Amino acid sequence: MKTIAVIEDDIDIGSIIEAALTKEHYRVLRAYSGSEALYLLEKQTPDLILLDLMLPGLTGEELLPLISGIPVIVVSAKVGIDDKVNALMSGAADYITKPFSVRELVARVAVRLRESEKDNASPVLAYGDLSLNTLSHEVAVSGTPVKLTKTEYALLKLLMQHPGQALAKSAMLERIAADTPDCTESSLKQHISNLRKKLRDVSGSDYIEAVWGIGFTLRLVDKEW
Amino acid sequence: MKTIAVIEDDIDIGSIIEAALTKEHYRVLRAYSGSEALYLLEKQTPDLILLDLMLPGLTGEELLPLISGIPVIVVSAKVGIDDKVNALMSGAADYITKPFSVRELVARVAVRLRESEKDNASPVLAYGDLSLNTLSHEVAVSGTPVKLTKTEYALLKLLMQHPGQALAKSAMLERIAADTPDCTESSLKQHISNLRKKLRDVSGSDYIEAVWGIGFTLRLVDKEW
DNA sequence: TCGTTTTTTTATATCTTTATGATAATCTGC
DNA sequence: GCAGATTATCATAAAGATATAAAAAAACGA
Repeated sequence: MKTIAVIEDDIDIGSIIEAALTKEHYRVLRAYSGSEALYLLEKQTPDLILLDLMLPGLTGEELLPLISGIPVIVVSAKVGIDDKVNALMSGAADYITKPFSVRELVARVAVRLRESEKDNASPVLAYGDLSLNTLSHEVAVSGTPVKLTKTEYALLKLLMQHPGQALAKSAMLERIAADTPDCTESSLKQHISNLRKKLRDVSGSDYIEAVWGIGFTLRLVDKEW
Repeated sequence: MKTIAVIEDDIDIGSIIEAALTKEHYRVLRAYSGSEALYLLEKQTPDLILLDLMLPGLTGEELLPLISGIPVIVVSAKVGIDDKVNALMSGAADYITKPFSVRELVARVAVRLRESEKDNASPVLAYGDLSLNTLSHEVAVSGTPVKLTKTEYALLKLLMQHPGQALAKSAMLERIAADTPDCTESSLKQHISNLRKKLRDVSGSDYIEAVWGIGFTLRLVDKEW
């Protein structure tokens, strides 16, 4: 569950935002002034900050440079292009002008949260019991290492980068072409088969599912001994 | 060319808005009451809706939650902060209070239209209990997954992209030709039949309705056990 | 070069999907 | 209601995809 700090002196607007975010199952922290925000951020580390620029005491502009490591979305009534540029230059992740639509706000919050997750991207992809380390090229199923060939590794990595997404065979061929330039659709099937077998030998479950007429997808399926 | 629905009972105000939007080369649809609006939205899918809150019959407040997938700008004489909060919370994209300047209205319309174009990148189409994920190719009826063939999937996707709109058989054939080049009008009927059966088996309702002499349309119908 | 590993090709069994024709049900205009 | 046309469903055969195994070809390291 993600925590979002709402720094806004207008109680009405702050409440709108809080209600909307709560509805989306975020945890919301409120602060009504710059100094209060500073105090809050010493105690807590939210995943994202919504910051009004016009605050009593310490203003948002002054506060913004003090925040680091947490994405900040600036919410402001100021409309000048300069304000926007300044905010983004000072490290804001995004900028929303009042009046804003709640839906838009929620959408942007979701986007920025997702982005920040990716930034922290560790070199290891995980999906279900699968883990794949892009640095060491190690693959393991619930801890047990699995030896894969280069093509198998490329395929699994591609699938794990788009979990649950249906990947067309042609698209897969293109995207592993760097590793195996002369892999055809029929040999691809063979590799998928081999990959499946290796994973199945260790885990019992089938991870790679065929999407009829399209290609393949990575999906969690109940074990079916 | 974008279509905008103006839902406003005051004929003078509605005409002013229509004139301004027409001048900007939008296509304008008018409705003068909530129920009329509902009827209109069954037949047509505008790109944006301008909604007056004080309508005879079904009020704007009641209508607003029923609209989904189309940005709504609420136009109202009400000025209380609560009205604004309620409107935005119910999914309105923006809020304009009367009296408004025509220039401002046009500007906001343009902004929200631009936004909605970007937002519409959502990978999941929804209609009633139906949901279709264009990335994973998954289709579900109120959460229950349904397995569709490639052609069935293509057809349902097409219908869901134009909900409530009558699609000619010839038009449908053209637009799924990429997937199934040699599908004829008679086999199309077969696919529709199969698709209907699969959806009916899960939900009990019939989503796809025949439009006599034309083709088919997606429509919510009461279950009829 | 030899033996091993990996990749591609070939072959085959199985399953799914699609197209089609026949039949039943439904709709429209009269 | 009736006749003609349209639409819905069923059954089935043909076409198309997939999964696996086994063999041939290519790549690689010692």
